[in-house]
Amino acid sequence: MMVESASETIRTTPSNQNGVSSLSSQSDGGGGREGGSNGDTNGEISPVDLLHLQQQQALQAARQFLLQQASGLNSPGSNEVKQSPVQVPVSMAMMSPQMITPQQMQQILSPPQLQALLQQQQALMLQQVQHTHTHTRTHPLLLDPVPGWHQLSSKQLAFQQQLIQMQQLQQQHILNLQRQGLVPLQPTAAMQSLQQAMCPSDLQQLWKEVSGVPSSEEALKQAEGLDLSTNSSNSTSAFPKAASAHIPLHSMPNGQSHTPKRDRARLFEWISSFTKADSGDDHVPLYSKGESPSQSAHTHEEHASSHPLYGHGECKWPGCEALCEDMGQFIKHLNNEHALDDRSTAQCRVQMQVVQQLEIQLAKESERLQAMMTHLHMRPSEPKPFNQPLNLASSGSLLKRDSEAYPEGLPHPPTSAATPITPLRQGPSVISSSSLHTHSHSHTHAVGPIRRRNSDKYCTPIASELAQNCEFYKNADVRPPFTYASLIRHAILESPERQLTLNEIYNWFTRKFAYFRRNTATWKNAVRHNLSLHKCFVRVENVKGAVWTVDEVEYQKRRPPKMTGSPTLVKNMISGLGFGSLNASYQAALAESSLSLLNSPPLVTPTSAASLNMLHVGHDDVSSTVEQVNSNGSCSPTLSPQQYSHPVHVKEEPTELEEDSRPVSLLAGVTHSLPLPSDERDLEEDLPTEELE
DNA sequence: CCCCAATTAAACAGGC
DNA sequence: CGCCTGTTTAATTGGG
Repeated sequence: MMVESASETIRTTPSNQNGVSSLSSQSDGGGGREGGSNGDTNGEISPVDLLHLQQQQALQAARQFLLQQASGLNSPGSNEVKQSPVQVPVSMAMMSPQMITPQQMQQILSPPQLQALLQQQQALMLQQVQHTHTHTRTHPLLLDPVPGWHQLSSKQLAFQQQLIQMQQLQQQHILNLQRQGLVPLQPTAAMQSLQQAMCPSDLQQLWKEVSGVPSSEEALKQAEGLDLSTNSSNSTSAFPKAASAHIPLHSMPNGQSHTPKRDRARLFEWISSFTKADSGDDHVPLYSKGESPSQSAHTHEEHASSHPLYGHGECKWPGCEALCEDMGQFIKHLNNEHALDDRSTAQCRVQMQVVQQLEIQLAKESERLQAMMTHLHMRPSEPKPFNQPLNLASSGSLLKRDSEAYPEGLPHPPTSAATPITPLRQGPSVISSSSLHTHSHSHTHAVGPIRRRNSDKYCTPIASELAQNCEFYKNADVRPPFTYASLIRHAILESPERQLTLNEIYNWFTRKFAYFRRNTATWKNAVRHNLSLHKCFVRVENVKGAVWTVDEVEYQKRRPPKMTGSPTLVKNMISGLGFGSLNASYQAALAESSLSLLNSPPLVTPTSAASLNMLHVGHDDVSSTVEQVNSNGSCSPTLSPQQYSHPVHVKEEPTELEEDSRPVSLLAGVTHSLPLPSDERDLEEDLPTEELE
């Protein structure tokens, strides 16, 4: 372990880079863009450096985040049946927080998450770069695998001070809003990303807890437990906004004692921190009628009477449910039970998080829907993610059988339509946790990719991941969680002719992955090695030299993906399906709900099922799925839609078989396996390759 | 502990 | 000769 990491680090060093002899000449010989090798040269801070810096910080932030999740959420007395609310892989959650390394971080967080974190710090980083320009190059974060947060302290403090001031200015305003039951909801960027790891059910649990807390102290504690912004320590650099928002809770500048009054004030400050972020137009009034239909939809309060908190004869205050005969009684109840006190504030806070979580999830799912529809050749740029589900059924017939004909696809529809509430979001959201596992230790500035071959093992929709995170991999120096073989195959299949020269493959790598813009000698060697080694890659003499093609049969043949329906696998698969950031129960619910929408027969054509198959079918691999997505879009250059003329003979393509034989497998698999992990068997059965072999 | 796959490094051969 | 392309061998790592 230690040795390994050490060597990794070494490999990363510039000197080593220079040590690669044929690097310069060899790299990008085919005219690909200049690699990033110059990035680690020296002198001025380069974009690459900056990127690394950011990534480092993001990882730090993420680590902090996890740390908190592991400890913070387990607030006193909350330990019930509820398990760790932590949304990270259990294994990780179990780990000692201190042991979490950036690498692990990377495994835990999805590219989008990382990216989000990255972005959160972008502004800050830029600031720093401006002021400490010359020092940046030797910023400790670049070298220290586990850098301290204190690095940014000065800047951050300044920043935080400003925020605090702003908060205080707004306090009065917020108070008023509170009294009216209105709290503009405008989650900060940091919160949003963090919230992705919160699951509604956990929040609900907290709800109960908070509701039942009599003492303000307790309430505060609970609330703090929820606070993801920072942990107990003084490390705040990671999440500027959240951290600053958090400050008032823990340590007011002038260190005041904890009096209920103070707490309350702090709570308001905390809340206000959410509102100041942006001058949002998409504010979602917490309990009032929403202006935005789509958003108010999930808040979903019956405004039976004139009060949004009153409906069906009972108080709708979260966790209350007190019966009130009439409006008058309700008002009375409201004033008595839900007065402006610590508890109410804390509850409000929790509710905010709930809403945020839901919004985030909504955005995610909408985005996913968008991508799916795009892929399935429905109106590509349909900007109305929210009210669309039903269209699926009708347009299902449009589906073509191109589960493998791919280069058609959604480039990675990400940001487009569906993300009203997530300013941050950029990259697609999906990223299965499993895929991250494979990122392994290498990561960011650790140049040398490290052995990680999970990609093929976890039968996750990595392909779709790559597709959806196309942009991410393109820009972030993160090692893609795919094997070389997978990548090569994908590259080849993605090409119009389904064949590429070695050099073209190289170019594809560098074009698609920032990671492969560095230490070219290494991975190019690996590429060549893989081409030669694997029988699935067939060299074909061409007029102009030789090209490489893929023997699909051979490819499918190799290493049968035995997914031994382990819980983890199922979990991964689930997460791969896009419910990654939700806990099991919520995932189940979500899946069910979404499935109900999809269940209409028309949609379940063999084709669509097939295309969906990749989601649960073993062979993660980029290829099998990726093609569908990013291929043409912004990511890939040229592609011919569904002309898939296999240069190589393709006998019984496993996938095809499956397509026909198990059209509904996905749906079935999901529905079953979600609630009961025991049903993994279903999934296993669906593995095409297995049956064939 | 063994087996296997992935990765990495490196030697080597041919061709241009 | 140097570089590129391929092929091989071997070592390492890590999961099953």
